[in-house]
Amino acid sequence: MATDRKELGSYDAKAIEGKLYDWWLDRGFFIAGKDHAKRPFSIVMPPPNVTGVLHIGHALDNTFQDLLIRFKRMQGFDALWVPGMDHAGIATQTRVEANILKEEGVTRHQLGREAFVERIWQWKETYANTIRSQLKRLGASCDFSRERFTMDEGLSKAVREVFVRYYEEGLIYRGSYIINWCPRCETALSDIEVEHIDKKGALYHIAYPLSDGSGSLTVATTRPETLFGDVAVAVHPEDDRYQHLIGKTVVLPFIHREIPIIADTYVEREFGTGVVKITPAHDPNDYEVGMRHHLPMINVMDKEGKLNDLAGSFASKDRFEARKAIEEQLSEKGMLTKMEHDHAVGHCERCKTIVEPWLSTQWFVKMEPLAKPALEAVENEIVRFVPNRFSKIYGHWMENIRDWCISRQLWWGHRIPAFYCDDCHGVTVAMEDPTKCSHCQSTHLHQDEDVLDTWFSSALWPFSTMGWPSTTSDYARYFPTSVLVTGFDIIPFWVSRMIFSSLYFTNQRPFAKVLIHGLVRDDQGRKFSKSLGNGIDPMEIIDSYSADALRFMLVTGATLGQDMRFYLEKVENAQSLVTKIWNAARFVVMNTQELTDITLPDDDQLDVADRYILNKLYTTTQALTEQFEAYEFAEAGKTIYEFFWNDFCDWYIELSKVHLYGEEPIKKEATQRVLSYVLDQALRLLHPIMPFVTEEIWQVLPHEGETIMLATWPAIPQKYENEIAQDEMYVLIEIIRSLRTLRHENNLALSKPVPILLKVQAHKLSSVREGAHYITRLCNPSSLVIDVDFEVPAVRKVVVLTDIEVMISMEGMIDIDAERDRLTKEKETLDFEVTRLEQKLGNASFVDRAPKAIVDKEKEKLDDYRLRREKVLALLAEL
RNA sequence: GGGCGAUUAGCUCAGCGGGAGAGCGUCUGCCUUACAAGCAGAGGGUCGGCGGUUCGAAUCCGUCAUCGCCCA
Repeated sequence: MATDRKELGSYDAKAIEGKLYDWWLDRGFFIAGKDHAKRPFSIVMPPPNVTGVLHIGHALDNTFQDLLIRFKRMQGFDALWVPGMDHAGIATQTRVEANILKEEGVTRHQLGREAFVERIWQWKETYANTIRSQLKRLGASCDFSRERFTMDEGLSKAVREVFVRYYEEGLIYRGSYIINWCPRCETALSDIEVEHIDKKGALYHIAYPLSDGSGSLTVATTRPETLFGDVAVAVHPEDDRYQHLIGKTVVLPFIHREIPIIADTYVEREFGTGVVKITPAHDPNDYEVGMRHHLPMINVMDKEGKLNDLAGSFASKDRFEARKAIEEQLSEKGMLTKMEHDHAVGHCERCKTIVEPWLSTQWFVKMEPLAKPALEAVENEIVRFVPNRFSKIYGHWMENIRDWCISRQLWWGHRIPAFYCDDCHGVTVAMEDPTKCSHCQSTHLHQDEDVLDTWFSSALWPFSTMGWPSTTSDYARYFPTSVLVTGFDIIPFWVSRMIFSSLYFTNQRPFAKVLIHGLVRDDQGRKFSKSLGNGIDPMEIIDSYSADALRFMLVTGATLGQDMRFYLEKVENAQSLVTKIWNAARFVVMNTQELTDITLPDDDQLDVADRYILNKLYTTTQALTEQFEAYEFAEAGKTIYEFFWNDFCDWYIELSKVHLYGEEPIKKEATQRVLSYVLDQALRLLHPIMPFVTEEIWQVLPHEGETIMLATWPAIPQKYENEIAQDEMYVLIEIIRSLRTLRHENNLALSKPVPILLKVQAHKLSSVREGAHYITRLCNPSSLVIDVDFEVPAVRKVVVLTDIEVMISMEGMIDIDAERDRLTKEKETLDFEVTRLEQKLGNASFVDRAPKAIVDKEKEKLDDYRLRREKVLALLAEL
């Protein structure tokens, strides 16, 4: 994108960002693997759901990844960032189902499985395009030539391989167990897809008559509608109130089934009446009790959550209607009392319907053998979480893990590769669709109707995207991946499953590091949600400001792992930085027209300001590189912000004008070279965060190579590290600031020349004199005296610095009272500091036990404050 | 009930053993030839409370309080 343009107009982010991105894409800069001499660095993008569009959380996640990828690419790595999307089983099916019902008035059942799935593929194409274009708007430098979808042929093959191998090795089984059922989605869910929400509910006390007619036993339950499935009532074995009843039977209301009274330590004596009903088919805890006591399991609901024929007159009533009806009828008979009771109720994570614990036949992955190595991998730091505290969350989850229910009663997803024999009822699981039963050779087979949990395929993402189970060159080169970036909310769903899947199938970790970031919240700290309508479209932010500004805001918004609040003013602030950089670049470009290359002048041509800014560039590069390596992105953003705004713009550019507008051509050229060099290097430092504005400017500067994207990461020669120059410059800066303060306090506008006098101790004299031209440039003196001693004007304003008194002569215009007030205040500050340090240094244990360097520093400070106080006292005495 | 996080300037957040920081907001001056989306200057905090460790604590430990998240 060579451009002859030698001046920069106003910055039109919208036009420039689009143009640059298209050019990058066109030139294939994002495509990895062009130079195998380079070391690989790889990231797989957490695949967004193809259900919808990217939200601000995706923008955050992808900004971090792009930052890392661009940083590593500039550092000379062969950086691969694999993009892709997830088919998101339930979510997508639900949305498309709702959509066709709304648009065409047909249900999926009316349409039929094949046609319905075809519709979802169309939907997927539409949204995949949207997501792709959104990633581009964001500036994501991912390798689209390697884009993957969880239902691609290759990834489906990986899924099948995994299913078959787990099955053959006894880690996948099918059976009838209690699972979480969503009656609206009509599918099983895994434990973690259930969201527990505290609800105001009721505790019902129901009297169950004893079979022998000797009275009744009152059970406490939150779910009276399941009583038709009761197979026992339980009490605590040591509960004196009920011990005599153990072994007797009670009669269920309405259906008059006789059930035993059993003893189990699971019962909490203090809860309710201390008697609970046992409904193994509709409560996970009761299921455990049922197993322990070999009780029957009676399922009293259908897949829609309606009571079935076993519920007598309540059959075909919805579970909540049934509850109400039961409550009414039992109350009338005096068999029920109701009291308020808060409890956690499981909801479908997707549709928020209350889930039904339900007995059904499903497929499961046996977790224990898989969890153990996955736990050890993190304990032994084979996989490291950043921040580290998330390893605990992971560990806690892994230790308490239960078998993973992987079958879903959906149409959209990977169909379970299990085939049932109509003759011998055996199951055949194979890589290729079987033509005959592996048990009896019958050809009457039918495939399982269900599909696999979406996360079953996502769990393979880091290696399935690389071509596994084939041993492709990408797999060999880029797997295991370097870093995974994701939010803490999907550690159980995804991160942990990738870890155990990868360890089991590849014998390698899926990634070395897991960077965990927080959530983006609204300005009141609330989560974004559709129901609140507080969502923020990142594309609108990019339209109104720029992708650079959004990215900078997201990067600096919070420390890693911490939630952040979204404030427009933060984006505005970031946009100011974009504008600031643009304007600084305009200045540099405008004033360095003659340069055809960027090289630094010889050392002896460097003025103190040049040495100072080069030192700052050196230290900033060191700090920023370390911060990027340590994933301290927010700090890194601040580092580069301060360098650009404070050091480069506020000081160096202003100081550079001395020589740019001066009469010495050699000095002028030296300054031009430093300006260009520093800008060039600083743009590179900022590029991973703000790719667009940095590229646009870089193209206008003299440069080698096509793009800043592939420019080498700054490594400033160590000879430019120069603390002396920095200290000298700080002295000059202090002098200039003092003069500004004096002017401001005394209402002396900068446009009005004033006599300036600097009384400087001998050891600082030459360096202050060397900086005289800067003081002249920035402080508008009518005369400037710099010396160790001289006759001071009778009327003057003074600021006392270390070894320096900064004065403005005020002959004939001073306000004595105001000056006395100011100096008195100054004296009080110095008194306070002197006393504080005297006490500190008078403390023997401090002097003895603190490091010598610290003690010496404190002594120096004390001497300095004492000297300055003397000066101030002398000035006060003069008034 | 268990675990984790937060509590620092009016607001949003850094800092996490050696003199309290940034951005925004506030106040006061400036249209100074890169930038008024800017420049210069100023004010503003017993770092949630209480104990402890240390020569020294916003920073480490304990405890309490408030808010939030996760798990049961």
